Amino acid sequence: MSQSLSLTQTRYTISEVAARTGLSQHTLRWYERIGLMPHVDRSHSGQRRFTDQDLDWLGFVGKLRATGMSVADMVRYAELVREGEHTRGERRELLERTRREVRARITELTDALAVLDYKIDMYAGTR
Amino acid sequence: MSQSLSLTQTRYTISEVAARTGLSQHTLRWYERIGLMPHVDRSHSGQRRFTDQDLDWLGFVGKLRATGMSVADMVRYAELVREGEHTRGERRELLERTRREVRARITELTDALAVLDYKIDMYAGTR
DNA sequence: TACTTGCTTGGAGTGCACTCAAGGGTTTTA
DNA sequence: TAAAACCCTTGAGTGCACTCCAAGCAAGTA
Repeated sequence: MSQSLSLTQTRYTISEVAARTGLSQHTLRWYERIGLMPHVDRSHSGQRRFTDQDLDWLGFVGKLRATGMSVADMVRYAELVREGEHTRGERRELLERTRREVRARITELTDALAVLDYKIDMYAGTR
Repeated sequence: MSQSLSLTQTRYTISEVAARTGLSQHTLRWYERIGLMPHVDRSHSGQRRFTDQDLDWLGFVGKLRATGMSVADMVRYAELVREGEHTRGERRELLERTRREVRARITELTDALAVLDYKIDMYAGTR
């Protein structure tokens, strides 16, 4: 129902994906190895061929990385996605927990920023 | 001129400082070893005796840690403090660079938070 | 005195997130 | 066709920030 039957799906090599995502080829292979990618397609000779969906997934993973989420938790999330619809609740919980942590981190950073501002003012003050 | 000549200066053992700061004794010794502490005083038998100034310094170091500053940069800052007044400019630069990084990090986190919100809404939406 | 608790040191070990090396096959370009 | 560029795998290495260990000294308590 949601599977595209497009005949001309664009497929990217690992170097193209590395260039687009900013991740290294090493990291992309490693992501696959640890189960952070939803099975990547291969060419007849065994080379990786990434799809636009893979790129979307990597974009989302990049956001999760940016939140400071651990790789272990991202792998957990990827597993839940693979397991299907019945894991939606647990996925949401994982994301909600991450959201709480991000909010706490922003608060912490904002607080530290105030100290930094204060200290920098002191240096600017005398001389 | 600013040296206190108080006769009853409170001195804390490493376990007291660990309890107060939340840092482990291991970490406190390690901080000293790598040059992140301004020489800590010792008892006649060689045990560390921390002062209130040490506690203040550790509090500030904690704030720097909270900014995500690397230990190497914190050590650099500590060195500059030890070197005296003529390093004020460089210290301010270090703090200003850190401030820029903190601001960028907050922006990044805020951005990732929006994605998280969006995704969580999706999970809440269906079912 | 014997025991327990707390402290000392130098160096080794840990967990995380990559990052690289070696050795070999494949695809593209001149 | 030959060279250059690209890709594969497994397994080892790296950098950071701790964290722990072993062996021993010192102070306080039963």
